[in-house]
Amino acid sequence: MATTPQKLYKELLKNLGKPNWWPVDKKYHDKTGSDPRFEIIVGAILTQNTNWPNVEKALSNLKTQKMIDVKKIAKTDMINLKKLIRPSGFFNQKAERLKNLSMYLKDNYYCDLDKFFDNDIQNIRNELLSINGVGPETADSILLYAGHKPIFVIDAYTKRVCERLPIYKDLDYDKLQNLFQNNLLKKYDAHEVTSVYSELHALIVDFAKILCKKKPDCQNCFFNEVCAHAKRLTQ
DNA sequence: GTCCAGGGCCGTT
DNA sequence: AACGGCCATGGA
Repeated sequence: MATTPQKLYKELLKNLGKPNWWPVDKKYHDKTGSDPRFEIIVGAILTQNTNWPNVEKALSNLKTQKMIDVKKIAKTDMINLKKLIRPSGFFNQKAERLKNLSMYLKDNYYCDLDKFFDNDIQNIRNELLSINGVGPETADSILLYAGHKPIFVIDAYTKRVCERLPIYKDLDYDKLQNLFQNNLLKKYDAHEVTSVYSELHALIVDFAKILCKKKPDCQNCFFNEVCAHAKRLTQ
């Protein structure tokens, strides 16, 4: 294999700098006193197979009615919810998913995110996965970026980068996640793994948007000396 | 006009 | 277990 998760992290950090992730509207939460963790949870649903600018439009609409709120989404009518999140696409099913998630938090945790996250990481993960509309990537994004739990997020970008460099050719979610976690856990202290996981996933997303795109920009890529995909192009 | 984006569900094999 | 169709908007 051309590289490892740990080397990937060091190279991406060196070339791209510290990422600013997960993007959250801090001003809004300071002003309204709402919980930024729930904006991350909502964003995790809205960004499913959707570009971030469209998600921001939907989040912005939700803020005009102060709807970044478990209780309010749990009791709002679907017509209103669908209208607000329309720009994020797939708005019919995403409205259902936001409702499912909010109802779950309301019914089981009285809308209290501290209670929800105060549990063993695998238990929370299983709870999230039991909610219709929450799959592995959404669950892990919520755990890592909202809950600050040490779990590595795999997404389409991660798979693409892993396949090209390559890091690993088996793109099964759980196997890839275990590979990253085992490799990084050996290299970093337990108290810093959460920030390493957060930064690396963010860096991979930025990297995949800028250089390792669907049509990759291998000429300008800092990995082109070691990357199997870049080498294949120059032969 | 075509392609693409920070997935997941469901029905079919 | 694996795969295909489906969901939808807005920017490049």
